[in-house]
Amino acid sequence: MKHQVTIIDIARQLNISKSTVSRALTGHPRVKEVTRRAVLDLAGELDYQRNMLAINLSSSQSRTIGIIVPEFVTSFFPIVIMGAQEVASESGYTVLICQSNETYEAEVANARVMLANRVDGVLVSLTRETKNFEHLAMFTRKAIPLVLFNRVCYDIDVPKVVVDDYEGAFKATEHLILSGKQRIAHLAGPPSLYISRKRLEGYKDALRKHGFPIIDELIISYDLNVERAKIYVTYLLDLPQPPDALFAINDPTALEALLIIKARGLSIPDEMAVVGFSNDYGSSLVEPGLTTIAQPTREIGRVATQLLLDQINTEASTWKSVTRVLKTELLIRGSSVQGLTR
Amino acid sequence: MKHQVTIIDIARQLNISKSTVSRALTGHPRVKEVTRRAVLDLAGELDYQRNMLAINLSSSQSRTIGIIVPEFVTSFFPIVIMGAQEVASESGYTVLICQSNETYEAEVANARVMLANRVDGVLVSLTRETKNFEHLAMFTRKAIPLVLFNRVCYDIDVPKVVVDDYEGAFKATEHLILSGKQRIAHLAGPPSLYISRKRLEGYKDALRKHGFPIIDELIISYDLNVERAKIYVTYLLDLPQPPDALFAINDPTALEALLIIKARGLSIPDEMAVVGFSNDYGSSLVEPGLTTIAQPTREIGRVATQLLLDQINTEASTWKSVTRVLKTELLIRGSSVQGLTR
DNA sequence: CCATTCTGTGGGAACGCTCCCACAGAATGG
DNA sequence: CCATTCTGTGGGAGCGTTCCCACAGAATGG
Repeated sequence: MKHQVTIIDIARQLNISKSTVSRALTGHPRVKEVTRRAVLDLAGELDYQRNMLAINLSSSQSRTIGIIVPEFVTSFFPIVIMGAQEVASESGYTVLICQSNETYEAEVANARVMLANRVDGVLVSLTRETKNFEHLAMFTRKAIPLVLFNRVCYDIDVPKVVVDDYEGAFKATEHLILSGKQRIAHLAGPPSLYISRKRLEGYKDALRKHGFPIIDELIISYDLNVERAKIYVTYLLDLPQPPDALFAINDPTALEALLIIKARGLSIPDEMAVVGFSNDYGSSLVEPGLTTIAQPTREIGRVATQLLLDQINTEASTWKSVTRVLKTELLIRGSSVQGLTR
Repeated sequence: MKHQVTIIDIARQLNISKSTVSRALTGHPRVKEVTRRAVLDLAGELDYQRNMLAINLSSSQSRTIGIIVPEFVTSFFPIVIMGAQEVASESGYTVLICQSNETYEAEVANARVMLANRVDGVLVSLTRETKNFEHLAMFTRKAIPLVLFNRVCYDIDVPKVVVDDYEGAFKATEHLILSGKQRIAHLAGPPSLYISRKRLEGYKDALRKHGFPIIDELIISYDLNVERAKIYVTYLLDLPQPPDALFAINDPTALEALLIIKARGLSIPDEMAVVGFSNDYGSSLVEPGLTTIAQPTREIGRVATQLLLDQINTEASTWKSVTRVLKTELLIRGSSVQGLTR
């Protein structure tokens, strides 16, 4: 291991104390200009890089925020992370990203990593399995700010950033109704997820508002494993009285459904319309384009991070658990309305 | 700020020294079993989390590897990162991810972040702008292992992980030739990128092998900004003698081209065939499906990380800069062959 | 002109851990 | 039975910073 240049090396070469070097480097006002220049020059010359490990230990904060997301495959979370990173780095924070792979165990393990690395705050989107929140409560107990986004829960009292899932689902369903659809199925997420329940509610209320019955066999809750989606879509299509429209919990599911329906030779949207949720990359690529509820993905990351930084910079006792609800937008494409393409 | 539990707290409560607590916690053999149990029990009870900040400083290593990627929008890099994370966490390493947003300045800034955080090694995929490698040479100079992947350069002597870009491009082009295409255009990347040059070479050599002329006006090099792709594709289609096939540097570009061609009402693949590179998410969604050169994306991340860990665990003097070349596979879909769908 | 404030600097504790050195007492062996 | 090794533990330096306290000498002011 090669010796890394430290402030002591600089101090020695300049025949001054490490305190002075530290002050010069951190921009402390009480350093003579000529001294500061000498330090800065030598630091540049020696390729000095401040050791964050030491700084962090000394200051008992890491200037790092942690992000735990369930997956990385769909474009949603990477884009959220981009937004988060933008805001974080503007404030001089780095970002530690962990994936929980949709398993509770990994989420708990990731939480430990965050704790061990003494992150200054954490952003979490839950796995589909998470039903116990002890590992998250621990953050609060240790006075580490936590913000939930997208996959939130109301079992712990922290700020949350979500979109209006209820309203989005309502709009999606109503759009199908207004397009003349009569039997609208819903491929829902697991009930453990708050967003699943909200979207399901929006779906049901839209039906009710327009006097449609809620038909249980047309509502399927599944675990978001896209492989499974195939089975359920096939099941729906094989029903004695199949649906004429499908509202899916998210775009990957809707996309999968769309492909199956096409493969069956059914015409979209006439025989079967499809609406998704998220406006993932890919939704504009399929033919026909997928009608979907667009969410401000990057913005979710930005807002959540801002909320987190706000907490980091204030006394724990003043934290209040606001829920920021962002707007969604119905994006109509060919999968629900004849004659539209992209 | 709430006081975090330290080994000293545990030591005090148990009336033993912090050395013993440290040993018990790290699994040192020379601790009486009953003492170890007492420590472990109390640690659990107090919610003790070891402070990596302190451990890292003390051991002068962070057990963290850094990854710098140019972007996060296409599915390629997130998947590479997934692979990297798998291997890293198996070995107890965490991963610090930075995005350079395709700008040289951000890449340099990210390199500094890595240095400041004393990462044990770095994985880098260059931006399209990077022409100076001083910031990377610094890693080598400080004996921090570096592995390049995907977007590599040969100006610095470090291990690299790539796919056989030349061969992939050759296969793609030859496939178009064998499909009966006569005027095959190539939408290439910036010449600053090694992969651009290799893929261009493969394209040219395939033409030469089959006795086709290399027509300069059919070869366009662009900056990978997908917005621009539109302009170039339009230009190609408006040529007095337009091409009857297009081989694009990557899938996002090919996808964009495909949509434009469709919008023009040209039949794919008959009037215009398209082949991409990467097999991104989305390539199987478009209609017709995009013929492409699939790369083992996740594997790239895994292999690169393994190479990095190998270096981390050996003396700097023994490092050798192997280049691991992974295999690509031609995935034929409807954009190049009539009658295929997915 | 001497008390007071300011400026620039040095010294050293602290952050929480690891790891080397010491050492007491038990176990071992010729 | 005493020298030697082993076992379990404590003490303390060191990792590279920051930051508080101290202090010398210069500047200020009544």
